[in-house]
Amino acid sequence: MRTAVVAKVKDEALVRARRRQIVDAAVHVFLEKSYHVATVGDVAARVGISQGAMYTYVRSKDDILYMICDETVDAHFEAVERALVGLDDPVARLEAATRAFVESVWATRRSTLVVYREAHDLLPQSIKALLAKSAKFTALFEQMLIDLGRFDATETRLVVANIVTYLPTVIANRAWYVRDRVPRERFVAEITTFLFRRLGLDDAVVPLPLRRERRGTKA
Amino acid sequence: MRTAVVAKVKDEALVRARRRQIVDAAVHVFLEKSYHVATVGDVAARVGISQGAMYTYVRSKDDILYMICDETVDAHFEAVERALVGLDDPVARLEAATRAFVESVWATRRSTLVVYREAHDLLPQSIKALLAKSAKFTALFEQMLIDLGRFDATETRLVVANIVTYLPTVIANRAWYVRDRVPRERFVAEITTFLFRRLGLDDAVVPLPLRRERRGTKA
Amino acid sequence: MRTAVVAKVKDEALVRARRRQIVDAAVHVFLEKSYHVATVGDVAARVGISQGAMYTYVRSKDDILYMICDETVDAHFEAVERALVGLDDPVARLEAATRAFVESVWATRRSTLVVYREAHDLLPQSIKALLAKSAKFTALFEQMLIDLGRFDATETRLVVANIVTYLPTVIANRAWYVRDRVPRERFVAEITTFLFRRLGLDDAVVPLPLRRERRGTKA
Amino acid sequence: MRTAVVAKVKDEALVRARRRQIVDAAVHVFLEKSYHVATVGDVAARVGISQGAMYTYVRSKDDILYMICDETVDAHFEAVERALVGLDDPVARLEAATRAFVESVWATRRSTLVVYREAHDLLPQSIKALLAKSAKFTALFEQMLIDLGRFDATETRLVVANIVTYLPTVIANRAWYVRDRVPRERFVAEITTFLFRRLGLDDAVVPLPLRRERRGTKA
DNA sequence: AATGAATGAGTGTTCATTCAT
DNA sequence: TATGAATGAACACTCATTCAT
Repeated sequence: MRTAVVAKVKDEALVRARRRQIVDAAVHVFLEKSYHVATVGDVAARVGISQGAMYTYVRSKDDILYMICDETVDAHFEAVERALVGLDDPVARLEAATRAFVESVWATRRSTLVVYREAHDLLPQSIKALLAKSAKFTALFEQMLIDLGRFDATETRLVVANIVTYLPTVIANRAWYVRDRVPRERFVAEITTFLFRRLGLDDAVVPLPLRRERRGTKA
Repeated sequence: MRTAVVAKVKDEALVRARRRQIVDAAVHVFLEKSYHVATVGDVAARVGISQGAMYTYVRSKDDILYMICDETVDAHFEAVERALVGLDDPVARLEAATRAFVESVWATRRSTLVVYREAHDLLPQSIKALLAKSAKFTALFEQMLIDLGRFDATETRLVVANIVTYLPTVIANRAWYVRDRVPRERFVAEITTFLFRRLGLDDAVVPLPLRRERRGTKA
Repeated sequence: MRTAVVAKVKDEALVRARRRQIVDAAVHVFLEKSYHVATVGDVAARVGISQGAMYTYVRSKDDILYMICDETVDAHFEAVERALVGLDDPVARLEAATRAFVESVWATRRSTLVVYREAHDLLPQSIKALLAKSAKFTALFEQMLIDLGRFDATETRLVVANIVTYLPTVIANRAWYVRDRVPRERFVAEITTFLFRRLGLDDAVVPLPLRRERRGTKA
Repeated sequence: MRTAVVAKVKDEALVRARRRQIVDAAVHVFLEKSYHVATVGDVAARVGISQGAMYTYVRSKDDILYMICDETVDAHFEAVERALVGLDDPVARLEAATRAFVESVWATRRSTLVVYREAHDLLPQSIKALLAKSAKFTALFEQMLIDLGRFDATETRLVVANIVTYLPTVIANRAWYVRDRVPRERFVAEITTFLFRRLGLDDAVVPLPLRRERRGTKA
């Protein structure tokens, strides 16, 4: 099993700070060049430390990518869990979770893009560790759909796959292509709406998006 | 500007045949490992020729990836053009084009996946050449949307981005994840429907998807 | 278990020739600098090929050292086996084997020295493979001593350890220090004599060494 | 010429104490891994100080190894000189010196082993300094052999080489292989005996070893 | 047209050594 | 004195590419 990323230095605060810098720098660099084209030196240079110093905070290049992935997946998980606190109604729970997820993906759209582009190239053991983590995330949504009582087993699995797998891909890619020319609220609303429409739940919860209104005026 | 991929040898038929083999082998290899992890030797081995012989048909590793991308984009373009022959009604044209595109992406789902995963790693000049080509494709859809007269400029751009960019991503990725467990017809129908629903055109053209029916039985 | 050293190229004769060159060059280089100080490039330079080409014939730097050790141990084993052909008398067998071993160590004194200096630094799996091989060699001598019927079990083990372990060390080191200022015959005779004297067999087989004679004239 | 190992700090007692620790730790570490495989950090860790603090007491990794060698050679020299005090008879002197040397090698068998395994890897100037020191040791024995009047010049050189060079190798290696399963007295007696037998002096001084007796019972 | 041996530039990683605190 | 974070030079190894045959 993959062990956690461990540092050689003691100063906990420094380690946290440096890792913050490393992850940020790496996201930037891995978006510019890709993971394999980028050099450990590229990342170090962007952090402003020597190549050798990198290895005080990570054990390998794989560790750098793993840290990005790990942190991103954690962010999504925590966002969703926070959103569920105090909610009981199945529909309300699914809506809150989905919206929180979409918001989280938007907030981390750059690192999420790296995850979806490069995670394939993690070492096998890192992939395993990551999948184990995202399995819990998947299970969370699965349970919500079961509680909803609208879908059979196969259907549930497909829907969850959609939410967990393509939704972030689409958001991250789209955010990438439209850059910041679309305001966050509209972006999030749009994605959520479509998802719920796909689930056949739009009649219940989701406010109409801008587009529908415009269509309405045309009809 | 990037020049076309040129071979060292004369025998046109042989060149075509070998390139067919190379592209097919490379798609397989680049899906298994990623572009940067796979070696030219891996591809050559799968073709059944020597590493040296590869360079009789391509000038570089970049050429191999470029050939995959080029061929895939061409296939989509030609499929759409073929579908438009003899159609005049804007809605009919858009529907035909979209359906043809979806079918083409499905048919080339493996190479399309490679394109969307790896095209980032092409050399700058190759990326430029590819973008120039897909710009024409994009323009084609843009014109169809303008002819439709339902969207303003910004909206048009977003919609086209949707169609051209994530639609193939979603299809290719999804096809990858569900492998071949979902029949082509259902898959294509589903995607097309969602796309049209997104465009606000579903009332006009697209038949209801299976899922909605199934949900009906549950209600 | 350690696999044999395998080459990437097909031409058997070339592989054999290159390996001959590599082993010879490496013995030279590893005697001049030590294994860890010497560079793969140093060895390659002495062979007259590029650093990259080395890896067509070996998989790792460890392979180079292993080849030296392997070949040297084989040489000793074969020399001893050849010497035993057709001999039945236990004393004659032990004498022939010992003399052959000493001659073999002398003949390979440079590579033997490398073995005794550097084998510690082989990878664990290489060490294991080597020990497995030399265990057979040890067993051969063990059997000869048992057949002799003069020593008990403990004694046998110690004597064999002496022969197999220190004898080559002493010869190789001594050959190194006296370089080539002592003729081979005298050298071999001297070592063999001492060994047999140690075994208490000198009265039976071994001719008096030069030194004893000279001492006689002095007394 | 190599300068002595100098420390950065003043407190003489502390320097001596630390160096004692460093040498002891280094002997342990260099026996476990070899000199080049072991890191300065390994040694520091065993001493219980930081890597940086090491450089308060030594100037380089080479210094550490040099200190081991230097100290070991000194120990042997002093042991032999002490043993010679008050002795005049040539045979008695040689016997006392040899026995003292063997005892000293036994007492320092671990560091002696390091010397014989790793001294090759000292920096050239360190090797030179060490050879200069051992030359005096060699000269001491040479003079004793000359005083003995039994060997000519060549013979003398060979015998001295034997005593000074392989004797410690054999002892240290053998002590290593048999670990501590053979009592010191027997070990020392045995080695000394063989050495004297080699010198043709056994009739004069050395008691028969245990082995010969045991063999006698078998005959 | 094909082979496959050879090249050499480039990468991840380690570690002896330094130096601000 | 001691610490430990930082450095940078060095090395094993890989692989796209070339070229003699």
